[in-house]
Amino acid sequence: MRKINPHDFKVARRGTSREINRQIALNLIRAHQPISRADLARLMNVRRGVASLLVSELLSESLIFEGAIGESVGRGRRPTFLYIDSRQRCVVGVDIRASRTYILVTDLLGRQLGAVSSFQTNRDVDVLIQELAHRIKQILSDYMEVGACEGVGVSVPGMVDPAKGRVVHAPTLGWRDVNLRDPLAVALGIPVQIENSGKACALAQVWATRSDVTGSGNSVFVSVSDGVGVGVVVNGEVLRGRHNTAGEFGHVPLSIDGPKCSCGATGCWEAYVSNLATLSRYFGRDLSEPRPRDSETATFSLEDLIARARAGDAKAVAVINSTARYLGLGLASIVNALDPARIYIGGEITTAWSLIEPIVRSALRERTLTEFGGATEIHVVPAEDHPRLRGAVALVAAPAFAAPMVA
Amino acid sequence: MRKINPHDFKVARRGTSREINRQIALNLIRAHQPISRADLARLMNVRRGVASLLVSELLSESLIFEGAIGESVGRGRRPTFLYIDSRQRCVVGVDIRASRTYILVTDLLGRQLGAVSSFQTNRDVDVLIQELAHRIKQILSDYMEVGACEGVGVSVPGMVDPAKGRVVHAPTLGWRDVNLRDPLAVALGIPVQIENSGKACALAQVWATRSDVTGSGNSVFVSVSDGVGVGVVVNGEVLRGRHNTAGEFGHVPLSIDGPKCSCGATGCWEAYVSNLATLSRYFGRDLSEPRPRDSETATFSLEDLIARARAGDAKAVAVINSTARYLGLGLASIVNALDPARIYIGGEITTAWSLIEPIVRSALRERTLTEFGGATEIHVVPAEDHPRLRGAVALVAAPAFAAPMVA
DNA sequence: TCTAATTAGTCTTAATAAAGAACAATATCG
DNA sequence: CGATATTGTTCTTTATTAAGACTAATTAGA
Repeated sequence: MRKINPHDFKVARRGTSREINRQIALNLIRAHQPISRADLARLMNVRRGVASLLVSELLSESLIFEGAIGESVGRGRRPTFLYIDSRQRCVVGVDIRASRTYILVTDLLGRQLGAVSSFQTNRDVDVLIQELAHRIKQILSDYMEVGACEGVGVSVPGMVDPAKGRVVHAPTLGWRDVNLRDPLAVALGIPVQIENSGKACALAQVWATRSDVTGSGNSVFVSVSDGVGVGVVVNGEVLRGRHNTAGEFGHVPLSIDGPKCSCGATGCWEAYVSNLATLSRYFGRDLSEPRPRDSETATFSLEDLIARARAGDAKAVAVINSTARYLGLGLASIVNALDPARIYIGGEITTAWSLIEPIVRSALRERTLTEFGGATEIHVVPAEDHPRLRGAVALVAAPAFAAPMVA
Repeated sequence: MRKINPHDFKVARRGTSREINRQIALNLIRAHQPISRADLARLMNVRRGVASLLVSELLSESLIFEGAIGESVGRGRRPTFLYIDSRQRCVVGVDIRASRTYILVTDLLGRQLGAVSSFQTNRDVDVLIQELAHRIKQILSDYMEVGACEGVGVSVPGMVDPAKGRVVHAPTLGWRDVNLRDPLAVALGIPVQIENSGKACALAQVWATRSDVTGSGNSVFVSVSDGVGVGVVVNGEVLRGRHNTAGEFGHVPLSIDGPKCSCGATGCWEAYVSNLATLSRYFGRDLSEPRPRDSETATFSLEDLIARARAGDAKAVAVINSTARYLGLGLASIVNALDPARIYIGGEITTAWSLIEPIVRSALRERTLTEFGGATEIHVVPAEDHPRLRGAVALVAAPAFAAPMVA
């Protein structure tokens, strides 16, 4: 039961019905391709005539194309299959992280077109934009004309205002109120969209083409790395909040008297489960201390710690187990607050999922109110899926498929 | 950018545009009544002819009626004013609480028709249903024929499945998987809707007619009493979650090593700020101890404590101040998680708002990530507004005004 | 008092949508 | 080969918005 906002509504015009059904048809083709007009009509529960009309409109806009004539199963005329048209079109996803920046080229459905490339992130925005523009142009020229690129999506670890195209605050990069979108768009001559990395990850799951991920109208993506980023999806839409800061579960406390967090507060979930927090526990360091420069601990990563745990290092096992417990306790807060249908979780710690899963699950059960809540589906998203990059791609590729705004 | 769910969508039919515009017109009349057809057309940005057609449809369904001829401001024909038709129609709201049960009769816009009545809650469901049915019938007969009642909405302190009409678990009432809706509907011969009290409070704000409350597409209602109930509103819709348990911020921890909570866990926000928690701190009792039966502490309420604080009792002041601080710290979790445009807060503690506001606000600032978040609007909803009762009423009165489901 | 201007509401016509039916082309099966 | 089933197109019917003409009511001002 949604209320119509009497100060901001959209009346239905002559073309509104058509627009709605057009988008439904497009989404069904996306989800079921290859598909015939007749099957489309059956799925939509409309007459074939209507489906034909919608299809011809989509064809004329080159959003879809007619492929080979299919084999007829029973008797009767053989169907002509329809496909989303991604020929000579591509999308670039960029994932800016504190240490490195990653680039991926995909088609309009987010299917990978080449290998992921990366380079060291230069924290000077202007330099980074120039380097990005240069590398993207080069990569695009390998695949097709640069003009065939529909746009570039960028995932940024920090607070982003996508409407204005600005990075409001990105602590790990030292950026504050930086215009990232427009200079990059000018340098490339292609539209650019930017988004917070947690929300980008959530987007990636919403718009994933694999059928087993779709249908999750309410879900949450938890990304554990240097910090903890969370993207919340409600009714198939990423929750943005009044000031673009929704989803900061990383700074919801486990214990307000807990360890100091990079945000200035104490006891944030992030201060217990981030990679830095886990490593600090292993080295018996305080999280607030500057990271020592000595050779061993400076380069020692969470993967190294997990390797030691697998090799039998008792202290490593204990540290990882406690991270797992804190992880579950924090997930419980998410379940209590939002009761999502599914939680996606990504980050280095998930490479140890087989070790930590029972601990995470039992901690989750410990603090959730109901049996159902404790049993909330948890899906691990491996790093190889590149959720941030795929979310960045969705920023550009998805709007063509989005539901029209109505009422 | 919302994704169309390819497994659950609604295609636009012939009547869909009309349905959308009809609901918009109805909502505008609700928001701006009295209003003329011509003004309606101007607000909707359609020709007067279209508005007239929509209006005549609404008239024929008796959803609205033509009232007096208005005064014309300049020259020209005088307008006929349109109003939501609530003549000979009413709605009953019921608020079941652990100690007492409250009843309120309103019109379709939630305008109070009589005084709030109440009686002691009998925890035996069957007995309570019979008593409720009896009292509602009696109250209705005072105003008009019982048949003119559109329905009864019930707010329940606990986990509710509105679709099935069942109370899944209500600890303070000792109910578990109780069918409340159907027996009451049978006993009354009127449709009944039930909802969790936190979500009901949020509903009340969403559907409030006062123009200064509307327009808050994203908001949160925090109700502090025996427990802490939270209702979350996203895009003008109450967030329900996969298992109807979304919004349980009361059991998000401040400190996992904190005081024992009634839910079995430790350190929940509720265990710091509920009325019981505050009183327990005052009496130096443990929250988990059974409440003593001795005359003084058994009947001593939060209002009494606030009165003592206002009278200068230093201990009372200290206890209330610490509750205020914990309140702000917990609100910070809500702001970090959801970044709502506005927070509504209700409960006995708000009678001391002038005392505690600065403390709540500074605690909120302390743990929010941004200046904006720390400045999130907080609106106190006084007990006299009866948010639970008004939310219960909205369960019945609002569906006629809800946005149609589309795409 | 009469006239012109202005507003409200109705009615007619055109454009565009879905709903439905009919039909041609094509394939399978007996 | 003929009956039957399926795909895709086309045409008619019905419903709805859009644009504008028209009528009625009302007021300001000559």
